[in-house]
Amino acid sequence: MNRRLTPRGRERRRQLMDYAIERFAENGYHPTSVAEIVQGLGVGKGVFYWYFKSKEELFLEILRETQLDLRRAQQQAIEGVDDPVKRIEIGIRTTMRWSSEHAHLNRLVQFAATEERFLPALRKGQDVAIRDAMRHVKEGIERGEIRDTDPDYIAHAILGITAQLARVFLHERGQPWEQVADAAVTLVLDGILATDRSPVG
Amino acid sequence: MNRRLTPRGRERRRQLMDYAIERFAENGYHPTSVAEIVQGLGVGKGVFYWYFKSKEELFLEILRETQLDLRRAQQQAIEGVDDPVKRIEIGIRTTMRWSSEHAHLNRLVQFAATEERFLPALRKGQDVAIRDAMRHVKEGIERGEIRDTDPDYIAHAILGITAQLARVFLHERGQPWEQVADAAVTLVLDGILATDRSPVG
Amino acid sequence: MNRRLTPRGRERRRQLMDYAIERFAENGYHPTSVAEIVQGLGVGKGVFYWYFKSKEELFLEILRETQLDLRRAQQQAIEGVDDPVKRIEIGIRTTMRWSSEHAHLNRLVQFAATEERFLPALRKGQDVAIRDAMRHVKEGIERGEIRDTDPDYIAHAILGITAQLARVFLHERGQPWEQVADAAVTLVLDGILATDRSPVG
Amino acid sequence: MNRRLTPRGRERRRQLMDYAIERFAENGYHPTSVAEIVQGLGVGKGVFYWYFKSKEELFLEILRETQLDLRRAQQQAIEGVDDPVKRIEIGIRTTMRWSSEHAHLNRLVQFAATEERFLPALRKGQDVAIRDAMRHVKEGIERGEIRDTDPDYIAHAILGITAQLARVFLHERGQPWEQVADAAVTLVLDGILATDRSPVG
DNA sequence: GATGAATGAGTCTTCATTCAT
DNA sequence: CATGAATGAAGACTCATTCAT
Repeated sequence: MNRRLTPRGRERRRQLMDYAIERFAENGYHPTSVAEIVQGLGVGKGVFYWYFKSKEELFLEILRETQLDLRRAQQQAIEGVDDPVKRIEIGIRTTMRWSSEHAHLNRLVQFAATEERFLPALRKGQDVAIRDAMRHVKEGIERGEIRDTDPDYIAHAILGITAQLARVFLHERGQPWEQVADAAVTLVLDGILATDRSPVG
Repeated sequence: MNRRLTPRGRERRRQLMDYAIERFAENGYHPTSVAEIVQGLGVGKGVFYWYFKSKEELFLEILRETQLDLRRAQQQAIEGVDDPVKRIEIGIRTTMRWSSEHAHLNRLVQFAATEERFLPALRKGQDVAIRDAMRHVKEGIERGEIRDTDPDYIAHAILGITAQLARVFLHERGQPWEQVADAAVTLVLDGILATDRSPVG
Repeated sequence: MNRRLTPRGRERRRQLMDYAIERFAENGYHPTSVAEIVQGLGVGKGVFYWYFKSKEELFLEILRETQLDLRRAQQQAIEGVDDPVKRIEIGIRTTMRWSSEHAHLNRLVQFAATEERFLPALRKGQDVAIRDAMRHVKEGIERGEIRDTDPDYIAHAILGITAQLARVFLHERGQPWEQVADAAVTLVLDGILATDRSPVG
Repeated sequence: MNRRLTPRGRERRRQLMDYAIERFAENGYHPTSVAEIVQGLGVGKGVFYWYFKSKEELFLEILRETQLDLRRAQQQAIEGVDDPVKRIEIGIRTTMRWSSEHAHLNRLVQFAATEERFLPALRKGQDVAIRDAMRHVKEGIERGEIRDTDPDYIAHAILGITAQLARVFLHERGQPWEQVADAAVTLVLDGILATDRSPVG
C-alpha cells in the first residue's frame, strides 16, 4: 500500500486508522470486524481495502505509528538535557503524559504481545525504547549517579514501573498524569525502602 | 458445567485444560480453534463441550486457576516470616520461580487484559495480589522500614517490575530465575540510584 | 422395541413418554433434545434408548397413542346411542372434553402435519376419525336428518370447527369445555344464519 | 436487515424467500438447512446472511408476508360489497382461491403454531383475520341476517371450516377450489342439518 | 438395567477478502 | 475511488446415537 495519496485520501486513511484504534482498544482486535469499521464510518468495504492491504496490515501500521510517535515525544522532551538521571525522569514523565493522552493505544500494544505474528513489530519498538533508556542508564553509571548494575535490568525496571502505574492509575483509575509521574519517578530512583536505611556515605 | 466427574473424567478435563493452555499461549486465544484442541488430543468435538460450556468459559477457568495457584504458592512461601520487607522479597522470588515454571501462562494473562469480557475475572485476581502486597507494604511503613508513600503505588511498582523482568529475562531471554529475582529485589528495594547519593542517617 | 417389560419398566416408559409430550408440546419437537428429556427425569441417556429405538420412534408412538385414546373415548361415549345426529353431537362434546384434558397433545398433532415423515402416521388416525364421522353423517342423510351433501365435506366441516374452537377457546383462552362444546354443536348443526331465514313451518 | 437494496438485490432476496418457502413446506423448517437453501440457488452461504439476519428471521418474514398477502386479497375482493353475509361468502371463496394458488404456505403456517417463538407473529396475523370476520358477523347480526350468538365463536367457526376443507380437499386431494368453496359456504351458512328440519316449510 | 463418556456429522453463523458495476 | 454484493472457508456449538463399564 504505497499509494500516492491525495490530501483527501490521507484524511480518509487517518479516519480509518483512528476509528480502528478506538474499536480495537474497546473490543479487541479479533472481535472487531472490518465490516464494523467501515460501517462506523459509513463507507463501503472497498474503501478499507483501498487504503490497507489487510486487517493485519492495518494493525501493524497502528503499532508502528504508535511506537514511533511516543519515541518522537520522548526525544523532543529530553533534547538538550545533559544529566542522564534528569533525562530518565523526563522520559518517565513524558511517557505518562503521552499515555494519558493516548489511552486507547495501551491495550493494543498489550494485545500485540499475545500473538506470535505481531511480536516482531512489537519488539522492534520496544527494543528501541529499551536501548534509549539504556543509553541514559549507562551514562548515569559512568558518572557514578546510577548504581552499577546491569543496565539492561535497570532499563526494564524503569519501563516496567512506568507501564504498570500508567495502566492502573491513569487508565483504570483516571488519576492526573502528573501525580502518577511523580510517584513513578520516586519509586524508580529511590526504590521503596526508607531512605535512612541506606548505609551512610 | 457442574458435572459430577469420575476420576477418568477429571483426567480428561485436566488434559483439555493443559493442552488448551499450551495452544492459547503459543498461538493466541482466537487463532486457536476448539477443533484444534480436540484434534490435538485425538478426541471428538463433543468431548470439549462435555467438560466446558464454551471456549470462553474454558479460558476463564484457566485464568482463575492460574491466579489462584500463584497465590497459593506465595502464601506458602511467606508463611511464618515476620519481617514485611522479607515477605516482599520472598514474594518477588516466588513469583519469579513460579513464573519460570509456568512460562505459558504469562501470555494468557496478558491477553485477558485486551478484551473487555475477560477483564472482570482478571481484575479479581490482580486485586487480590495487590491487596496482599499492600498488606506487607503497610506493615513495613509502620515499622519504618519502607518509605512512607502511598502503599498502593508501591505495591503496583513491585508488581510492575517483577512482571516486566519476568517477561523479558525469563521468558524471552531464558535467564535463570534466581538471577532475575536478585535483580528485581534490588531494584525494588533500593531503586536505581547509586546508594551513596542517599543522604546520611 | 418390542421388549417384554417388567411393571417397573412399563412405568419408566410411561414417565418418559409423558415428560416428552410435555416438552414437545411446550418447546416443539426439534428444539427438545433427548438429553433434555432424560435430564428432566434425572436418568441417564441409556434409559431412553432402552425403551425407544429413536427420538422419531418415540414421537410416532405418542402420535398413535393419542389418536387411539381419543377414539376410544368417542366410542365409549356414543355406545348405544341410536340417533346419528345425537352421536355427532356427543362426538363433538367428547372431543372437547378430551381436548381440554389433554391440552398438550394438540400441538403435537399439529406439528406432525408439518413434516413429511410423520404424515403417514398422522393420516392413519385422521382417516379413522373422518370415517367414524362419515358413518354417522351418512346414516343421518339416509334418515333425512342431515342435508344431502357430500358426507366427506360434512365430516371435515365438523372436525374443522371442533378443532379450531378447541384450539382457540380451550387452549388459548381457557374457557370451560362445556360452553365451547355448546357453541360448536350449534354452529355445526345449524350454521351461522339466523334460523328464521329457514322457511317457516 | 434494513439494507437499502438495489433492484438486483431485491430479486435475490425474493429468490431466497421463494426457494425457502418451497423447501420449508416440503421438508419442514428444521430439516431444511441454510446450506440446502443456498445450494439450491447455487450461491455462497454468505448471501443468505446478507439478506436475512438469521434463519428464524427469514421464517418470520415469510409468515408476516403470507398473512399480509392473504388479507390484501380479501380486502380487494370485498371492496364495495354491502351485504355482510355476502362479504363472508366472498371471504371464504377468496381464501380458497388464494390457498389453492399458494399451496406451499399452508404447512408453514401450521408449523408456526407448534413452536413458542413463532406464535406471537402467527397470532398477530390470525387476530387480524378474526377481527375482520367478526366485523362482518356483527353487522350481519345487527341486520338480523346472522344468528345472534357470540360473534367470536362464529368467526372462528368460519375460519375453522375454511382452513380444514382447504387443507384436505385442496391440498391433499387436489379438488378445484370453486367446488370446495361452494361446500364451505353452504356448510358455514346453513350448518349440516337438513333445512326442512327447521320448523315448518 | 443404567450411567457417564464419547462420537462426529451437521447446524447456524461470521468474516476477511474480492469483484462487477 | 467507491459501493453493494458475493464468496466460502472456518468457527463455535449441538445433538442423536453408541458404548464401555
